[in-house]
Amino acid sequence: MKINKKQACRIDLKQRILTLDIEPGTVLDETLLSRQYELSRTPLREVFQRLAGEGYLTLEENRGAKVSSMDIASMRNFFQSALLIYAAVGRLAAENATPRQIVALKSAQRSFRKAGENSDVFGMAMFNHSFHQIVGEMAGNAYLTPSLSRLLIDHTRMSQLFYKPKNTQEQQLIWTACDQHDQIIEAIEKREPAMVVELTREHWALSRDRIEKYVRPDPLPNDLDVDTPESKKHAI
Amino acid sequence: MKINKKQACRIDLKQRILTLDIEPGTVLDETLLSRQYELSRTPLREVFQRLAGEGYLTLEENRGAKVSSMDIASMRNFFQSALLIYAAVGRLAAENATPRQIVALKSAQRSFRKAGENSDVFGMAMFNHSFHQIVGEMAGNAYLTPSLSRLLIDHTRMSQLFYKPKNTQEQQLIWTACDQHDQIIEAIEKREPAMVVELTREHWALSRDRIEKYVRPDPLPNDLDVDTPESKKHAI
DNA sequence: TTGTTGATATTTGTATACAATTTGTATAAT
DNA sequence: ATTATACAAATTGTATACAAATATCAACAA
Repeated sequence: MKINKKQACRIDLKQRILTLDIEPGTVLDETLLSRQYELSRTPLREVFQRLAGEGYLTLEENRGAKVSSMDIASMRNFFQSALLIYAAVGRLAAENATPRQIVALKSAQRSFRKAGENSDVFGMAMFNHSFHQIVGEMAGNAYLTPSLSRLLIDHTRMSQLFYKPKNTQEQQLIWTACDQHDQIIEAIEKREPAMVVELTREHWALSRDRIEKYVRPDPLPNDLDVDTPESKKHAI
Repeated sequence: MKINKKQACRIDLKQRILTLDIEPGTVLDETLLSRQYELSRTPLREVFQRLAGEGYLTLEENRGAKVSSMDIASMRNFFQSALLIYAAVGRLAAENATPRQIVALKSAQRSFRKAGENSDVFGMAMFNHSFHQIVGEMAGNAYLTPSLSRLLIDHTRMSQLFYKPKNTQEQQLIWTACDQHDQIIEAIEKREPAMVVELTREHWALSRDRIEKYVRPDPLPNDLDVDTPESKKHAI
């Protein structure tokens, strides 16, 4: 029962970053964390290096580890490249998935749906992450997974924001996403790469629209014409 | 002039891996290397973790660091995904390259051509690596560069094998590759993404053909019909 | 020969002390 | 009041000693 503290630390830090428990841009305190995880600084720093390699952190000489930030530039890059990678990975997953992996994918999907039913935002984000990570494993292409992993880190962090259903319409979109997962599983099982690509495209479009909707919501009612005095209308 | 030993170690190890000075699959000896680089094991291990994150090494619990291997499976994956990434990165490079980066790219290309003129195989491989790495920086997309980097690691290692020109025809192909670099630079400078994609496609085709030619060379002359005695012909 | 066991050597992992660097703060000079 | 400078505190980086795990190999049994 002596489970590796270092590995536990790595997994927990990942989760805390993905769930925004540790926010983007946060500088990590070696001393504090080494006490929290009951590790000395040496192995903790090795964990940092590794997480940096996976894109969770960025390291700067003599300046500690920082959780990778999510600024405008990275959002732009994210939208620019996500579909390319997701589609390619989806295609390969359909070609190469093993029965064992399909079992794992179904399991993740069951957990995802259950989290959706319980309006468990964290659970949804994390199991959605697992789902797409498993699809990545199915593709089994070591040249594509690094990009996929980085996309998923930020995709999952964004999910934290927009998986909170604000109304029944948004709840409906979550069910749609969930159904798309089921369809993707089915297409992978049937070994239909083209179908998986098409479903992945749709799945991405839905996710993308949700994020855009969050970033640029419906404007508040514009009653300027009523409230603004004439003087202001002609000002400047 | 007190240049960081750790950083020097990281750069040198990368180079030794890329030039096949340390062969794929080699297990690295912490004690030996820490003496060679005049570092204690602690920072050396951090270098390992980082290089593992970048795809140069793979780490196994309680079993040291191994240089990433190049087996049949990875070759297949390489050919499957290289063009996708190279083309996407090329397109973005044309859109986003800064003047400073173009200067750096031209410098790498000059060094590459010079190495070619001197039949300097290492130089060619390394400056070709630099060239494409700079194109990656031009793209400036943190979600694509991880995959590009991994592709370049193995592409460069393969180059070590096939950049040795065996005859004038093969030498000619090197000049073609060199000219393609020039054309790519020109297209990037002119901000013509579609042109860069097309040139990248041609550049990749050339490289791919060279590798295939190396893996599956022209068969030796088949003179079995002449040499084989009648007895053997009818054996079994 | 093949395989198992256990002692020993080697290698890998961790804690801690210390060195180097950066950050913060108080005081002096302009 | 603002900038410089010097010193103190905190943080990051490295070396080393020790602990844990794994590999090696000889002795012995099947």
